[in-house]
Amino acid sequence: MGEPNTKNALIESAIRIFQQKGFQMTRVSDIVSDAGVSQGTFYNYFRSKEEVFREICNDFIDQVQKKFIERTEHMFDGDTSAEVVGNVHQVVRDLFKIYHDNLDVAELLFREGIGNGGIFKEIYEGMLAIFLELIEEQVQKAVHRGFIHIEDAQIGSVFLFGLFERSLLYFMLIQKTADLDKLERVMVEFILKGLSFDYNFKI
Amino acid sequence: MGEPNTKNALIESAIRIFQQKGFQMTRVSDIVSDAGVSQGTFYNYFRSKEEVFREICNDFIDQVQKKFIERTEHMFDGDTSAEVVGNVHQVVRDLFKIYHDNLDVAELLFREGIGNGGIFKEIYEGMLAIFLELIEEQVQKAVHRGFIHIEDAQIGSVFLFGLFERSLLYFMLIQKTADLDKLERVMVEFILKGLSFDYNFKI
Amino acid sequence: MGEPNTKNALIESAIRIFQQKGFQMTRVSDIVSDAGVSQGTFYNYFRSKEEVFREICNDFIDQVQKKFIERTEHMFDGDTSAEVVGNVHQVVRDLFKIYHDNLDVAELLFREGIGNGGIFKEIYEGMLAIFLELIEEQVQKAVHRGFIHIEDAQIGSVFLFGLFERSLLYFMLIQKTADLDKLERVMVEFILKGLSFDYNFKI
Amino acid sequence: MGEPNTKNALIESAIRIFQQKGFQMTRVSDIVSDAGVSQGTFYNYFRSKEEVFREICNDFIDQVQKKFIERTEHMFDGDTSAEVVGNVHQVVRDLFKIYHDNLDVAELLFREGIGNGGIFKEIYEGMLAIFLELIEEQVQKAVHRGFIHIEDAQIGSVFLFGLFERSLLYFMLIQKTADLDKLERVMVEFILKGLSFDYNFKI
DNA sequence: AATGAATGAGAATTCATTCAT
DNA sequence: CATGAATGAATTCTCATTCAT
Repeated sequence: MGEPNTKNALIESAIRIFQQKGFQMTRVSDIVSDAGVSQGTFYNYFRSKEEVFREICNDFIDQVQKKFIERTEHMFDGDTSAEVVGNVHQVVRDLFKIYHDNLDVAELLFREGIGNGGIFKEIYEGMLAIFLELIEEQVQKAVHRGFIHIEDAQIGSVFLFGLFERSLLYFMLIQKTADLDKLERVMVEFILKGLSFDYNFKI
Repeated sequence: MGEPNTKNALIESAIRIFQQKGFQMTRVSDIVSDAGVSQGTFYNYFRSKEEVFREICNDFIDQVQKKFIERTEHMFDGDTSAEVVGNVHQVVRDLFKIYHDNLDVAELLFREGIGNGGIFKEIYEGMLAIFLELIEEQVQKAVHRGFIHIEDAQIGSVFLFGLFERSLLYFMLIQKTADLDKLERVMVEFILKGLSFDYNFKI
Repeated sequence: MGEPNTKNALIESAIRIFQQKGFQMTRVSDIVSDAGVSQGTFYNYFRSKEEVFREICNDFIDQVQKKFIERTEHMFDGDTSAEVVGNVHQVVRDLFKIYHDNLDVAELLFREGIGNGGIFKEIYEGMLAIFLELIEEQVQKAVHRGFIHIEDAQIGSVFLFGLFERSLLYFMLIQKTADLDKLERVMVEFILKGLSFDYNFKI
Repeated sequence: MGEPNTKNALIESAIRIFQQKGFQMTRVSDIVSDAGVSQGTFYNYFRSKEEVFREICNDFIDQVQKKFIERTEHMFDGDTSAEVVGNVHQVVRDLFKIYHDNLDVAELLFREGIGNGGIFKEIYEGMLAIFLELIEEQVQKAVHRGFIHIEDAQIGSVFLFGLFERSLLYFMLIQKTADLDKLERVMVEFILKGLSFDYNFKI
C-alpha cells in the first residue's frame, strides 16, 4: 500500500529537482523531502541517485520512441505533393506535442544527458542512434520514391535532428516564448526545400 | 601558444582532464598532478575550479567569436550566385576548421555547457546568443539583398546553428569519422535550398 | 531437534549466516530471507539481532556444559593407570564428538565470541570460566589422588583448555582435514605426560 | 613536517581505540578526535578504517616474527639437558616479554583477528601459519637430536601454540594478574614433559 | 611563487527496528 | 502471528580550499 505511490512520488520529485538543479547538484535529501518521505525510503526503491536518473531517462526514451515510430512512419506518405506536405506538417506538429508534453524530462535529458563526465553519454548517444536511424529510414524511403533528394541520407537525418532538437531547446526551454505554429511553418518549409522537395510531384 | 608557464600548464591540463572526465568528475588534484605542480599552486592562479572552467570557456568563446565574425561577415557576399555559393562554402569550411582546431574545448563546452545544474547554462546561453545574433545579421542582410528568403530570420538562424552544431558534434565527436568535404557539400546545399536561395541571381 | 516452527527456522538460518559472514556483517535481512519469512517476523521472536546471537550462544553453552560435566566428571576415574588412561581417551573422544556435532555454533562462538568490541566478551569469558572451573576440579581431584602432578591446577587447566580449543579450531576449522584418532592419541599422551602422569600407579 | 607525527599519532590512537571498542565499534571519528586531528586528515594517511587495522596488524606480525625467529632458533640448543632446559626457559621468558611489550596490539590481534566476518581471518591465519611453521621446525630438530619425542611434530606445535597463546590471553588479558615466573615454570615443565623430554641426556 | 598537510562541511548509503494493516 | 513499507540515526569517505612554511 502506498507502494507504487511512493515510487511515483519519488520519480516525480526527482524529475522536478533534477530539472531545477541538475543531476550533480541534486541531493537525495532534496528529492525525498520534496516527495515527503524519509531518506531511507528512497533506497527501498532505487539503488542510487544514478539509478533514478537512468530509470527516468529510459522510460522517457522508450515512450517517446514508440510515439516517434507511430508518427514518423507516415511522414512522407501521400500520392501528391500536397498530401506529403500535409503529412510532414502533421508529423512536425505531433513531434512538437510529444516534446511539449514531456517538456520536463526532455529538458532533463537534453541538458544532463550530454555532460556529467560521460556518465549519461551512453544514454544520450543511444537515444541519438535510435532517432537518427528512424529518421534516416524515412528519408531513404522518400528519396527512393523520388520526390526529395539528398546526397547522403545519414547526413540529412543528422541535419533534421539537429535542426529540430536545438530549435525546441532554444524556443521552448531557453526563450520560453514560442509561436509554435510559425515555427512549424518555417521548419517544414526549410526542411522540404533543404531536401529539394518536388512541390509538384504526383504519382 | 603562450609561454610555457605554470598557468598555461594548468589550463592545458584542465582542458584535457575536463574533457576526459567532465567538470564535476574532475578533481583539482587530477589537474595539478597532470600539470606536475602542487595542490596549493592551483590556487595561486585560480580562485576555484569553477574559475578555470569559466576562463577556458570564455577564452574559447572570445577567440571563436572573433574568427566567426571575420568569416561570417562575408558569408553572403558576392554579386552573382556563383560568388555567393563560393563564399558560403568558404565560410562553412572555415567554421569546420575553427571547430576542428579547438575540438577539445569545443567538446568541453558543448558537452558541459548545458548541464551541471545551470552553473554554466549562462555560458552556453551567452555563447548561443552571440552566435545566433551574428548569424541572424547575415541572414537578414541576404534576405534584404533578395537572393534568399525565410519567413523569420531568427528562426532560420537557430536552424543553421542547430544544423551545424549537432552535425559537428555527431560526426566529429561521436562518430569520429567524418568526410568533411562531403559534409560541407551536403550542408551548403541543404542550407541554401532551405533558405530558398536563388541560384540564378545576378546583380 | 525441535518442531519445525518459525523460531527454529530463524535460529537455524541465523547460525548459518552468522557462521558465513560473522555477526557484524550479517544482516537481519539475510537471516529472514534465508528463513523464508518477512523482516517483521524476526522481531516477533527476538528483540534484536544481538538477542538471537546471545540465545544461540547460551543454548550452545548450556548444552555443551551439561555434556561436558557428564563426560569430565569421570575423566580421571579408575583404580589403575590403564583404567585412567582409558577414561581420559574416552573423555577426549567424547569432547571431540561434542565439538564436531556442534561445529557450526562452536565455530561461531570461538570466532565471534572474542572480538566485536567486547559485546560478546562476557559470553566467551563466561564460558571460559565455566569450563576452566570444571577442568580444574578434575585436575585437583587427580592431583589429590596422587597420580598426576602440577604445581598449579588452574594454570594446568588453562593449558588443557588452550591445547584443546586451539587444536580443534586449527584442525577442524582451518585445516579441515583432521585425523581425529591420531589427534586424540597424541593429545592424550601429551596431556598425561605434561601432567606427570604416573603410568604405573595402582591403588 | 608533522608528517610522520600525524601518522604515528593516528596509529597510536587507532590501536588504543580499537583495543577499547573493537574494530567494528570503533568510529573513524573516535580515532581522529583521540589523535587531535580532523576527520579528513585520517584519509590523507589511510584509505580506510580497514587499512589502518591491517597496517597495525602487519607491522606487529612482522616485528614479532623477526624477534620470534631470533629467540626460537636456539630454543632446544645445548649439549646437556640442563642447558636445553635453560634455553627453553629463556625462550619462554623472551616470548612472554615480546607479548607483554606489545600487549595492546597483541590483544587487538588476538581478539579481533578471528571474528569480524572473516575480514581479518586471513591475517590471523597467516600469522598462525608463520608461527606454527617456526615452532614445528624447532620441534623437528629436537626430535632428530633425540631428546624429545612426539608422534607428530605439527600436532605438537599446534599444542604449544595453543597452550602459549591462550595462557597469555587468559592471564595477561582476562585475569590481568599473572605471576609470570610461576607461569613460566609451570609451562616449561608441562611442555617438556608433554614432549617426553629426556631430563638426563648428554651428548 | 610553490608547497602539501590539514581542514571540515557535506553527501551517499546502510540497516536495525517499528508499526499499521 | 505475519507482513513489509517506512524510518532516520549513524557512518564512512570525498575533495575544494586554506595557510603556514
